Amino acid sequence: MKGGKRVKVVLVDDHRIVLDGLVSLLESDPDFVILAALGSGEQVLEFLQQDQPDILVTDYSLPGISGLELARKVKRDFPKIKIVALSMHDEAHLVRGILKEGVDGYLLKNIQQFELKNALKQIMLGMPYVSPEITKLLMNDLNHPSEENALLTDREKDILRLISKEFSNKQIAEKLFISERTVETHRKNIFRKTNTTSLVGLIKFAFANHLI
Amino acid sequence: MKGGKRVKVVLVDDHRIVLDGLVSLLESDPDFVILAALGSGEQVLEFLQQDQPDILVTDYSLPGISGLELARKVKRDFPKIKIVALSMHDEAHLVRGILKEGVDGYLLKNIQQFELKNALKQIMLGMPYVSPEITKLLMNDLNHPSEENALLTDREKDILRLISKEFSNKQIAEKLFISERTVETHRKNIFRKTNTTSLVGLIKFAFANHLI
DNA sequence: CTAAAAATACCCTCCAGTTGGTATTTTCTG
DNA sequence: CAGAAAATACCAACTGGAGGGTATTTTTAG
Repeated sequence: MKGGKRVKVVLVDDHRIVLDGLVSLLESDPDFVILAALGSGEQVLEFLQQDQPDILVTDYSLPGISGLELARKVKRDFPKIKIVALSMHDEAHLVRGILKEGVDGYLLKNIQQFELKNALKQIMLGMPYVSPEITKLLMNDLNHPSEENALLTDREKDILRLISKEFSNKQIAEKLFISERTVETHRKNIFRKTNTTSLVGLIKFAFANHLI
Repeated sequence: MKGGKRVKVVLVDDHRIVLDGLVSLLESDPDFVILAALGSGEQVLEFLQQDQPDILVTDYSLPGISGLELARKVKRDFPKIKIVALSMHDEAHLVRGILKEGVDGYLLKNIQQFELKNALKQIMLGMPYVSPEITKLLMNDLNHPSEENALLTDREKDILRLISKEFSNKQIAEKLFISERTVETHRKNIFRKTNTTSLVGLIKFAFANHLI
């Protein structure tokens, strides 16, 4: 490691086993020093008041404050801290959302030991790192850009959430005090934007994007 | 540990980090000896040809042969090996399926170090162990038994998987060389058994139960 | 202040899927 | 082998939502 300085790391994951795995992966390497291994975003925010790492490695799906929100808050208050998202998911839409948050790295949980270390070192040099699988996904995106990247509006997300809760158009209309026609229009737009043609596909999209 | 004999363990998980976590959790304890830490069910079956552990700790969702199938095969060929399922999921239907397979333990991945050790030790004494959260779930079950416990038949699962892949009844019928009527019947039965009334609910069920 | 974006609304056609039956054949399992 | 369970099959009536439009009002952002 250049400069001989050890990289200070804070790890976050609500699954104890994953956390231990990360610790054991990194603690053997003299280039890294683990400042803390925590179980929630709240704990991280608290910890950051007293000490700051060079890199924060965070799980994407945390209980309470999500990895996404955590990234946002940390980036705002401590812009120097590099953030690496760890996730089980390799869904394109999801990845886009996270990358938009300005994280410096995106790793899948099936990562190999050497890959994790390389990723962290690369990120310390100021270069972002994403798992190869993810890179591939993003490259596919390039082929058909257009509307897929257009995320849903807030209202559309509301509608999608209600659809996911098994409400009919009529029920949704009543709940939101709007006409059934409007719900139909939103529904159409959602289908178009998510590039899905069936309800099944739509629900899968909602799942992948943590909208439900 | 009674008899002073160390418990031989084989660990399986496709996520490297989780695997490392498990290893680090157990290797510090002199009561356990890790024979192998593997990444797939196939590797386990191969390994068992040469050596057998006392306990096999396996992830539920493995690529290729699933944790469920693995448990079945191992139980059949090496009935003495205790099997512990590790899972992220605390969905009732899923748990039931696994427990029916005759596993000796069911642990959630947010397990604490001491809980894992205690669980394994208890299982070695011949007593099954399930995470408290799961116990609670199963107790809820007792209150309303009935049809919810009736899991889907293999054929019904096939149908559900195809529905989840966005095939229409007609397409499913063609694919399975059966009449559209039959598909409709299966579909009806699936709805009844899963206690869902909408397609959305059904897809959510399929997700929760890892059928898709 | 003024475009653009988002939210609202309406209409009509058509079909896939739902509901609620009944019934036969095949496959397990004791 | 017998009975149960699973898989197969058919039908008629009904309906929610998809598909394809057009159009107005309200926000939002430059």
